[in-house]
Amino acid sequence: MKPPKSSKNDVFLRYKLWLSAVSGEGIIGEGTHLLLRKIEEMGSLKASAEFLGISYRKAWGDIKKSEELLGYDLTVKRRGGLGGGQSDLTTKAKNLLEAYDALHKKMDTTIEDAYAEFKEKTQ
Amino acid sequence: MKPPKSSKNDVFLRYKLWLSAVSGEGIIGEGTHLLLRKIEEMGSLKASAEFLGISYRKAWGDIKKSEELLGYDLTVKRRGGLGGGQSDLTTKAKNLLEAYDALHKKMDTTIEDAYAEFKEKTQ
DNA sequence: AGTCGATATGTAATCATAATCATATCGACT
DNA sequence: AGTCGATATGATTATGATTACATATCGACT
Repeated sequence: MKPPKSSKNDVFLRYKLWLSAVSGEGIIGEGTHLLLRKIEEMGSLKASAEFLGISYRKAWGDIKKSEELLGYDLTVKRRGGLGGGQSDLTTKAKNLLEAYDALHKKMDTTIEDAYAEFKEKTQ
Repeated sequence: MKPPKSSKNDVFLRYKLWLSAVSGEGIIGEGTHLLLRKIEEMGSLKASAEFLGISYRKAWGDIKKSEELLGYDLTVKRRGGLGGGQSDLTTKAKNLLEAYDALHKKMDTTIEDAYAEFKEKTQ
């Protein structure tokens, strides 16, 4: 075996949480969550995608897929006019994000609480 | 928007949990976890990879990477001899899997407990 | 009526990941 | 000594995801 790239103490726990359809398809994960939050803040899909460093094409496709799988809209989109157009969140989207955040917080707490025990068990 | 592929009630929560290095590289996730458990059960990396439907090449590479990042061995490998060779888990690997399972269980409980509330919030 | 910039969406190119292929090594057992 | 089957590992190919490119649409404001 080659020499270790890092000490075992550099190990930590990470997780991803997402909303899924029965089909197994992911509906909303961390990426779309951040994207929606930025849309809420900036009022623009394009600006949000740029901020997050992903292509507009992907950002747009992600949201479209989410909306199709959920069966309701997450964003209100307007094109043309002032500034070329805008995107904003629907109330349902805001509720969803809030619920997602709350759950995330609980999961974070669970992991934090268990981390010391985990490290001890694995030395 | 096209008609929904599924009702909103078909939505549920999923998560992934993994051990990570500070670099962000994943050390052990669900895949390697299952692989190691199968090795423990079957005594063979090849058989485990086949059982899980992944290539031996990938399975071998995954374990090698895990071991390099952790800085210690997860498996004891023997080649040649009876049956061509065998792989077994080290004690450290067993401890790690046990800790991983315990944490998983806690996360499962957290999600289950929060699920009803989540659905209610999102209707 | 024309401009501007974001939304909308198809298609082609690129990149990362995994599978496939190919080959070597090892050692208990015949 | 030769066989067999798993471990070991490089090289190539295939697959899927993401980006890049290209182009159309829309509408408030000049």
